Amino acid sequence: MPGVRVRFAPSPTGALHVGGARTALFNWLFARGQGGRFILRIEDTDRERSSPEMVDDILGALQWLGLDWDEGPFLQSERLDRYRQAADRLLDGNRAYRCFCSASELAARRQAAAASGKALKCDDTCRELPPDQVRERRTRGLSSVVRFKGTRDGEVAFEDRIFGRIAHRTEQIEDFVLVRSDGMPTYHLGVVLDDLDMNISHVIRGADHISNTPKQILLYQALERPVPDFAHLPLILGPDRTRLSKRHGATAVTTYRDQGYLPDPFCNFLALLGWSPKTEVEALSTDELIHQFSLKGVNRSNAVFDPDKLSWFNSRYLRNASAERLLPLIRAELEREGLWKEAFDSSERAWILKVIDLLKQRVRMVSDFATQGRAFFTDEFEIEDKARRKFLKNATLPLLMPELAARLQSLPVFELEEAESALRAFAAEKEVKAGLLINAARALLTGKAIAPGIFEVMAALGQERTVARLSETFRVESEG
RNA sequence: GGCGCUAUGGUGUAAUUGGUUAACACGCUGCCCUCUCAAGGCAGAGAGUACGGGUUCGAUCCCCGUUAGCGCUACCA
Repeated sequence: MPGVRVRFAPSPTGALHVGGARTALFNWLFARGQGGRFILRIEDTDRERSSPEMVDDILGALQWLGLDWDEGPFLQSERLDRYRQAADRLLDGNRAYRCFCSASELAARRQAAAASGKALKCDDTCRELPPDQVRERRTRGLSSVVRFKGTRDGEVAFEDRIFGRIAHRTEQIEDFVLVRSDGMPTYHLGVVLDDLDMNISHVIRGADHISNTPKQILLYQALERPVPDFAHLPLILGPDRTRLSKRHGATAVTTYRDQGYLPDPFCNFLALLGWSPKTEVEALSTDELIHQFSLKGVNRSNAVFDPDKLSWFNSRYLRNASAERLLPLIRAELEREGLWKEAFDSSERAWILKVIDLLKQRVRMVSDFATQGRAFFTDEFEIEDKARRKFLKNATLPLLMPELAARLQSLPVFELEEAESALRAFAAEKEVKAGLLINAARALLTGKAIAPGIFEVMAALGQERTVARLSETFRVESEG
């Protein structure tokens, strides 16, 4: 068997979405696992809807995911001559013909066909037009498209690596357009020629292309070239079981990146949509995914995208990652929020790594470090209402806290144990529960109702900041 | 409308190429731990495999039909 060569061929008519990312991932996993090549191709033949910005988005998203490509990106818009040349050959070989029907004519015919319950196909108006008439119309400047000249009997079948045998009767297949009136190739012409020229061995793509495959096989045959293997992937749906789209919320990969999701858990989650490993363990590293992936493990039914599970993978990864690994990501986040200080990279590097280890335990996204952890990085933070309502409602607190602050200030050594025993002793002395002081301190020190263990917080903040924050006057949340 | 594909708890998936009390993960509930929240530990609810027929000693698994969903039916990919 010649080398495995697969490709991901998005069209830049929108940002790379979750479904596309999953397709790219499966191609990439397959290539890496088989020692094959992963090729990137941009299908930008729709001049109206394609844009360079979207190409950038797609490349950026793939890079972020870590799906590196071995060849490309190739742009279809740079291969137009190739398509035209192929179309001419098809025309010459009587495997295609020029069609002069207007859009409105076609629409009317289609409607009539629908009404009579027939398959919707372009009728034969132009199919057998004599060459001299074609020439005559063209010199008259009539616009035309090139259509594939299909056969009207028999069937096309292929053995899908995932769906098994799929067959269509050729009479159901319309004479699809190969070249538009503006000279641009359509999707069908483009893919087939490119997959041929790029020596693609396995076409791995979404199941929305299953019904397109017979057309393309017909094209391969007309071109007298071998047909690659096909593997169609089940689709990813929204919670309402319709195809995932913007109205389901975030679908663009870059949105997840910007929200603080990490590529590894994101890929892990994506891989489990339609595929399952042989082992029962679902949390897998990218290397393990490569090692375990096989087309045989892919199932055939569409999957619903579950943000909760994605979130679980992400928080799990964050929790288990080293602070060193996380630092660059958190740095970017803090820079965005204006919370990054140069010292974090030098004199305070050890300190910030410690803080990261503290915070990563209960965070779900990278952005949580800047929000949940704000009070660690700056003295400018608000005490959120929730924390106030939950922990600052006892009327004795405004008296107790400054006194506690003074007590902590007098400590010669200020580490976790010292702070803890001082606070607990103070609580006993005042005959209040330690929890009352601890939680009030949580609100005052972090501004949050949810935070790491309070003595770890104190140790991380240091004596000076701890004392200052506990001494500050605050308003007590009145009950009712 | 035509053609194609699919169908296991709320979600993602498993289930020796027919034989299990239908398993695992997310989510959910309760308890433990405890300074909050997570994490962790423990316990639990939730599907009898869309529905109806077959084939078989025996069907989640094979066949047929129905229903539902999705896809294609564009000079979009």
